[in-house]
Amino acid sequence: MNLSFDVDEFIKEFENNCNKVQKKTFEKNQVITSYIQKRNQFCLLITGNADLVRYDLNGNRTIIDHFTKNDVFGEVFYDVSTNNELLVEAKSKCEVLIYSYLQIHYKCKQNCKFHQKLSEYLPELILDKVTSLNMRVELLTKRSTRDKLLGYFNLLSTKTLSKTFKLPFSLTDLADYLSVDRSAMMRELKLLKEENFIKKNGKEITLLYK
Amino acid sequence: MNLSFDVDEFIKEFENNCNKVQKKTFEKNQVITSYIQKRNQFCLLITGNADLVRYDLNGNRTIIDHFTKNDVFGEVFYDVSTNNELLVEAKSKCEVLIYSYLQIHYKCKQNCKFHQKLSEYLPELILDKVTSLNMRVELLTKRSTRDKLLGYFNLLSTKTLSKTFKLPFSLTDLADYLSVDRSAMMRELKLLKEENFIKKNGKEITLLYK
DNA sequence: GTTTTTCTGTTGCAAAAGCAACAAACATTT
DNA sequence: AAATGTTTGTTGCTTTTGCAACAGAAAAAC
Repeated sequence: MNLSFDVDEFIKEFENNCNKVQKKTFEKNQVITSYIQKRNQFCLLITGNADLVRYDLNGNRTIIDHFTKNDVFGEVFYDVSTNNELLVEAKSKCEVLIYSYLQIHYKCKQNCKFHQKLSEYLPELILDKVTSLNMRVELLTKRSTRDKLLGYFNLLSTKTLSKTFKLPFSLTDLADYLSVDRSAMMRELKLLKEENFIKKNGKEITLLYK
Repeated sequence: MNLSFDVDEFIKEFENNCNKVQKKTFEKNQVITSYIQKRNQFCLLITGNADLVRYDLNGNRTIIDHFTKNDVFGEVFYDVSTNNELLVEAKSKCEVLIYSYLQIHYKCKQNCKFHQKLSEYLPELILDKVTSLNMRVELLTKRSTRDKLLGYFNLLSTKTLSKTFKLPFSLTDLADYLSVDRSAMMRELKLLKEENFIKKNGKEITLLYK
């Protein structure tokens, strides 16, 4: 996340009460929204973190996306014509702004500042999403569990500018995120430790190479 | 691709010669661009089709993305801090508009219509990209080669509103796109045929289920 | 229209990943 | 502080995937 504007300032504008936008609060494990065709909902996560998950027919859960502060989500970003149900689940207490994408460029009666800024910042917010999705594809196209893990670790290391960092996921969730079997991933983590590629202490990882 | 505006009309405006934009032509197999950090190039494919590919250290090629008419690409969409080289390769003769994303909102001296429209249509073009990327993630997170194939076929079937459709890729490229081994994919295709899930005639596939 | 290159289809074998199951460590709830 | 639920770590076994290699078909280049 490297936005050019101050999102907190931006959110504050909302206090002027734009009538096209709803602000809602969700508790951990609550479903924030499920994707429904043609509704064109558009959401901005203000605080907390949440996952976009899919449960397929075999009961496999996949974390399609992981959202944190300032992330945008909603069915505008998705072609919901696929079979499987998509849910956004709160992983902690979350505050969310919700509005309809179709209305985004209509000015509200009050011609409120918030709404104005929203239009202005929108491209940047969406571009940011594209970047993170591309990153995700980059990871998912790696051929082996090992490469996925190392790719993900590199990413976190680059992000934090440090060889030591904390996983933002539980290991169970990380497996779902990388779309690999958890036990296979644990096995690989063990090998990476044994071969001195990484050091691991709970969720703290240290890269030992390069 | 379900854009609300007529892209061809839009491109025609370019004839007025916006001085911030370059139009270039590439022959099949030429490299259209390689992603370079901080350049913020932004491209629009007018005709032809091209792939965004990554070659990793083991020589594996992955098709990260596949572009056709009206698709946008370039390093604006990518955090180019990863190790591997990213190239956009023309798969057929291609016409491409190239400009810098940083300049996109600056009006050119002539205040040209093209540039104006570009700003206007940009969010939609990018949103379209998000949708297709999400689709890609959806496919890549499928657990098995079989599920990836069926997922992709479903997609094409939905797109064409028909149970019979033609693959837009060679099978070799399809394997790279789904990020699986080609021979393993061929094996799976054979099984799908034998188990009467699909009929296959060259690149023409017919779904036999549902 | 012949040559060269790329693509398709196949296979045996090796390696990797998935599945199932369980115990121990941690968290959360009551 | 007990009880319940969740996450971590591990392993044996099975299935799937990847690798390497090759021949024939198709497409592209000359």
